[in-house]
Amino acid sequence: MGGVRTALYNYLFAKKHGGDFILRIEDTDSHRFVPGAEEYIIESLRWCGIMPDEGLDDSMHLASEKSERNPHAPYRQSERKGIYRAYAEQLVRDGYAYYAFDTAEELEKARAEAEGAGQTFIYSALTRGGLRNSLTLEASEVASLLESRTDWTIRFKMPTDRVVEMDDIIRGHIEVNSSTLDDKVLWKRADELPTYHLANIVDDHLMEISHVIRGEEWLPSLPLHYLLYEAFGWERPQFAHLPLLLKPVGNGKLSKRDGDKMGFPVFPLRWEAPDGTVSRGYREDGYFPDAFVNLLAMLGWNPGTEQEIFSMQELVEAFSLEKVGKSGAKFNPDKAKWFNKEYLRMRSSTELAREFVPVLEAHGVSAAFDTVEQVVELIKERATFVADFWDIAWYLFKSPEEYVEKDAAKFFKAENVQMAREALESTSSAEAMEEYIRSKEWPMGKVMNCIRLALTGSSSGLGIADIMRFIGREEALARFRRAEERLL
RNA sequence: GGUGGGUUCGUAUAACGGCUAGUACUCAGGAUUUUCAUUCCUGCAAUAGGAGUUCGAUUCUCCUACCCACUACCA
Repeated sequence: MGGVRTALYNYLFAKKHGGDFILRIEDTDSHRFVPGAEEYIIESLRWCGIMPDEGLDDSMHLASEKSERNPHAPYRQSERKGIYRAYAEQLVRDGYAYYAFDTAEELEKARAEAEGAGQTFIYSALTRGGLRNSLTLEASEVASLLESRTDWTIRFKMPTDRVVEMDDIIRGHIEVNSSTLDDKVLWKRADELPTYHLANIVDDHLMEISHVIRGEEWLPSLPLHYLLYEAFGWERPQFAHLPLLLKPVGNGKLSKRDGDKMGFPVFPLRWEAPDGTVSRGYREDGYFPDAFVNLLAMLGWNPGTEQEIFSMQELVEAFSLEKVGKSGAKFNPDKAKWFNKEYLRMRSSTELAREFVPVLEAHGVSAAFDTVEQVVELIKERATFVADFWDIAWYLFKSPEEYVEKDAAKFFKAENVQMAREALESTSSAEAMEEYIRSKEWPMGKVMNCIRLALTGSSSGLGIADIMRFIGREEALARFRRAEERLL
């Protein structure tokens, strides 16, 4: 959800200002490759109607070849592997970065020691003088290590005591002293891949990115990114850091577990992880994509008016980063359902009927399409999801096999049954029956509910007139007789 | 621990430094209805605490508290 919302805000901002929304896959961590994840992202965006202007080819795969539509291809960073090393080494040449030869074990040890002394180890101006890197070793040794080993990295040489002044569209002016920052790894010889920081800056520059709109978790990296743009001498884009999506109860970021625990999806589409665990999706749970997009849009942003229901086009027109909030937004599952309910009502009965037909078939019911349409017309105000339709209206298609005991005891009493039978048998339509009951001055509620119980098996549901119109007088009488046989 | 960010009803949020702090969801009550649902009405409920600036602070400044993120050869 968080990822989709970030994509959505990027998309809305781009469309609002006549820009392009570009899809780029940042897969620079070879250890974290997840099969199917890329396809999942693309399918999710498509379902939501967040179509990238750039990044996909005609078969909806990430574009690898440059074309008129995809001038910055490839869009998968693992495919751009070759371009990053030169940029990293340029920084080394210019004195903004250096080679580091410390092994994972050595760093691990340094961290453990610092922790033992009650401190935190960071690779920085304070510590790099005592570590194995191109700043401390002889040039000749550096040259031979670069040649002989394949586990070195290029680190950013974080300046000391520089106040980095930053401006964020959402958060305003922020200042950080560079002395509190560490020498981040920019490029790894082991897999010849950059880390996020380098790849992001290089690609954003190469792809002519004007605005970086991303999650708040990136805010602490912003000074590094500023310094990188500066080191390259590149014009930097504008930044906007979005508030986090928080779990509905308690504190912290929204996680997969929250959804399972509280019964709502946290993924746009059903997702089966490589380890076999399955997470439900909004699509499979019956949410409409436009409802999902709408509810996501309202999580952290507001239009400044009281309008809550927005089409994608309306969102594009109304969106502005200035109206994005600063504080984390707790996700509210009830409100999510409310959105879907509103969207269900806006759908035409024809459209909903088309979705209802397969549900009916799954229950062994086949009905004429215009009949289904009429049913939908009758029940759409009562439902949140199309999947609710069957529970609401099943008795229009089959007679009840059992009766809710409590309701039967209350309404299917002998004295009511007498009146109900007479009303049913002496009239030919629901309207006439109602008139009949009125003229006899019988208690309407008791008689009607007695009939309803026979027709539906419980004391709640659609109006008797509507039910009878659908099942017909004969079926109504048959159901009533069956109820009498079974209950009296 | 360090750095940064954040804080208005339970939740999402509104309010050029100036109203009785508004709206939606949830919840409760009522009206309508043959039941249920819908619809409509009503209600519950908030500026974290403390200083300061000001004629006036939800809004600006500072302090405190609490929450979150980051602190990896992950993004």
